[in-house]
Amino acid sequence: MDDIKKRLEKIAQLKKNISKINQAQKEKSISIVNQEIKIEEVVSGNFISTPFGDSFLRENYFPQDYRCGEVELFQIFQSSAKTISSLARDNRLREIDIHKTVFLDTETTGLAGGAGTYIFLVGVGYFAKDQFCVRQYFMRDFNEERALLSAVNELLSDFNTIVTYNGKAFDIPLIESRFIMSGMKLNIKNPGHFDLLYPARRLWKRRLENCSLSTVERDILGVIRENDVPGYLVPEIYFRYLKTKDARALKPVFEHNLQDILSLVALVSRMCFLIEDPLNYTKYGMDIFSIGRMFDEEKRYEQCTHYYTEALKHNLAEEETSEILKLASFAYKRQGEWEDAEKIWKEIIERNREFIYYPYEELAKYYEHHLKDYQKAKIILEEALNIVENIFIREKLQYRLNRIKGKLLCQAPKLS
DNA sequence: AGGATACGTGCGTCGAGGTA
DNA sequence: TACCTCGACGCACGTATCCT
Repeated sequence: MDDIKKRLEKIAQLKKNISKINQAQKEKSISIVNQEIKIEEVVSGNFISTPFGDSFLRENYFPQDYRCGEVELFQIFQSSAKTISSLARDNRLREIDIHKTVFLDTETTGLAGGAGTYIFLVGVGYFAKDQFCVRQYFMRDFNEERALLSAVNELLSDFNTIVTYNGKAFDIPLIESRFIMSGMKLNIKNPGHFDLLYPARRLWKRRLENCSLSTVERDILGVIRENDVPGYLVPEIYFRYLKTKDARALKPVFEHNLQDILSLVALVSRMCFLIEDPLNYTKYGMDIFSIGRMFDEEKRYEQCTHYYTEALKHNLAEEETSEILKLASFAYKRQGEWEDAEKIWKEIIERNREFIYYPYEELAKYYEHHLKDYQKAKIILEEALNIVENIFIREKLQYRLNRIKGKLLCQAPKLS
């Protein structure tokens, strides 16, 4: 019995020891996971003092010949304010001064907007003498938000124009709401705002798979990012940092934000060059067409038809050619270049196997109202009626044809 | 996932010019 | 004089698309 008792005591003792070892190992592994690694150990920067406490700031400087993909940052100074304001569709930007312009991008805790989304990193780029400077303000925890906003606010007060990518819908409303939530006032009042997303769409949506900054950056600027963090992971990385206090995973977020800002600068230059000298800055027919469309919308029809014609010299898909021919014909019509318009409407009819109504209608209008050649109008309408089956279109054609026939009757020499 | 924005489309209105 | 036709413009609405 004693033997059994002794053995049981020994087993209990062994179990206690195993449990102690397990506990020690557990604590050791937790201490490894939760080892605090501060942001200043991972990202070189300093703490700046604000009325609301300290804020972490990283600064980077880029020399005059620094390239972002294929574009030198300082080429932006060759961009004309007129082109920028035209791209932005904002006349206020006719006065843009690049030295008074900030390039801004934020990293946040999500997309949701409203009170629940915080900005934890604000990147701001600007030209300072012969260098381009990027400042990145970082919030180590939610209680540093006012310090971050205060530091950003102080910098922004030196500028009057902001450049962003989708900032009209995302960054700026979020910044404004964070200032309101913090009971603070933004120093920069009613700035000029050049949001590059919209001109990028106008220029490249026909050619690129999408117009996200990363796609435009890769396909237009030739920027290749290594070890980039996809945007959707950014909130998760920040929340993990808050939990573990290990800042290592934040380094790529700083790099991502920095690259976004450099790309904004390069993109402004690239867009301006493209608009000012399209044939030298793109080999793509659809880019040239898009530029033609921009002139079309500005009612600058001479340039518009010039670029439509240039675009048509490229090897394009059938539906792309059709779209360009259609817009070119209407641009000629608005210029009063009727013969060019007529030529295109005829070409469209010849090219398309399926019936398209508008070139027949336009030709009929041209012959009836402009040339007053009712016979020609009659022929084109009858030609259309011979092909088309759609009842609604037939009714419209027939109505027009009846009127023409009436006019022909009036013209006919009266028999006495 | 939430919100802002631009764009395309359809419809109504208006003025100019032409016609019965 | 009344009506028709066209083109330009503005408005409303639905849709697609970016940001993290």
